[in-house]
Amino acid sequence: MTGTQRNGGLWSDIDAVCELLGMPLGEAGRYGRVLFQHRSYRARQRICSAGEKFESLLVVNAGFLRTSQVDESGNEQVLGFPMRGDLVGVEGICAQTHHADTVALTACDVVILPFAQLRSLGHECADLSQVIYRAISRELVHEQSALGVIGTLTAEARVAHFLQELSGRYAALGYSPRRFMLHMTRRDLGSYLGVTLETVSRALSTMAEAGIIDVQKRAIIINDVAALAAISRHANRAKMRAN
Amino acid sequence: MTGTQRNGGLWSDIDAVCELLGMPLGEAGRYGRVLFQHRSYRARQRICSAGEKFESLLVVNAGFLRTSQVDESGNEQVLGFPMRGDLVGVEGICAQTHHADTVALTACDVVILPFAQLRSLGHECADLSQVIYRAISRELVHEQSALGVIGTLTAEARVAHFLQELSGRYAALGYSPRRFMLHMTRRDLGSYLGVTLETVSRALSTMAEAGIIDVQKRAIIINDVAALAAISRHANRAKMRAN
DNA sequence: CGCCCGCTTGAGACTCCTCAATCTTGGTGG
DNA sequence: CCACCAAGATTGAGGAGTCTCAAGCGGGCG
Repeated sequence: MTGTQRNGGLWSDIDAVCELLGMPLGEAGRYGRVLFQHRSYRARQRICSAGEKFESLLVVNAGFLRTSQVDESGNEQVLGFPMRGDLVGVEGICAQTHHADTVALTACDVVILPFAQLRSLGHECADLSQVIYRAISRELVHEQSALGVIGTLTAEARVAHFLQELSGRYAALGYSPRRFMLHMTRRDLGSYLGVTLETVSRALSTMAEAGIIDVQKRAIIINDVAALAAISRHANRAKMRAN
Repeated sequence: MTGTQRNGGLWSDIDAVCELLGMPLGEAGRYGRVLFQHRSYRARQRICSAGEKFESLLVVNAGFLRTSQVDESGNEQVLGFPMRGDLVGVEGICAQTHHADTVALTACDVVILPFAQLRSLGHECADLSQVIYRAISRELVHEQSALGVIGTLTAEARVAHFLQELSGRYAALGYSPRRFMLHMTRRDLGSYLGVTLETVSRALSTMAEAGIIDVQKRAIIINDVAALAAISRHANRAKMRAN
């Protein structure tokens, strides 16, 4: 667990935060005196709402979150499921106002990075500002990947792709890539993937029927990685461009 | 047209670039000595390819572009249609490698911002670094909006929404929001919206039939803004969350 | 203990995709 | 100069995939 005890709560220095982001600074200790406070949330607790003034970025230290936005006609779109190492709140920088809702799916612990403070630190350390830019860019890349999934794949392929990606994220954190939990409802997953909750349920059932995965509520076991990968490539529309 | 003649090509100072991004610095002239080179492209020319080393961000000064990515199984997904004032290439910061292809849909002119240079300028000027962060964040917000469109709306609503947004972008640049050109093919638009080119064509025909718009190839005239807005709200799935 | 919420499964309907034909337009070469 | 061809766009018919509506089942929380 990242962070050190102080004043009855967890705090992390900038080196620990970069480490958490997967982008270690290398010059450890140089900025060790600046500490960032952690904050903990219980499951189902709201962390941030659209319309609030933007002040801080968050880095997830532990637990699982869900970010979503609601458009002008009331349709909800789930944007992502941040977990340990993910940066949250970048959408707020643009207009100094949050555009998305963030809630805790499980008990979780996040590091609060007041953005003004982060920027001033970045002015002093080129490596740090590089880490910030890269972390923000990574969020954009992830969104673009999600666009590709939702825009080109069949419903079952979207679900398979999601399982693959989640498996990889767990593996990167040192957990089993074969046995893991979905911490979101079928409805949330459906919203994220652009399908209905029934379609998600059916896709999982179909793959379980074929023996590719085991599904016990939100517990997933992947039996056949290759078959899952094959399904996740099933394109719907959007053939290749002719060059 | 932004930029000043020098050495036979256009160059812009940092103030002009921020102005172009719609985020004026205010302290004009302070960094006027640093100039950024423009580059021009002809229609259908490739500006940047996935896999290339990332070195510079681009800001579009004139013309129309298309960015897209190709996933591991060869499916193409159009990510956006940058035009004047838009920032291009942010996805490259993350891994120092471009993830997307960028091509010119029309003749165009872009400002080249070598990212290392931009960062070092940002270290000297807090306002400038803020502009960079905001511009990058704005790209993320735009991607998220696209996710919402593709994830929740019917095919016709997606097309209507696209026309609305394009209309707004033209208006912001001082052009007519009622009469404008689509510079992309139906196939490109379909890929961007997650539908087939035939569906795009049918959606345009249906709205033209209803008198809401006029369509002459890629020339669009919007007759009934309110009706267009009404159609763009037609949700497919994804009802409101119960709180 | 009971109730609500989440999940599964089924049947029917509808949107959108697929395949195909036609038309226009712009570019190329005889 | 015109025939020819390729690429983009439109339109139609049919079918596949996914949504909608509905019922039933379990489990966690009050």
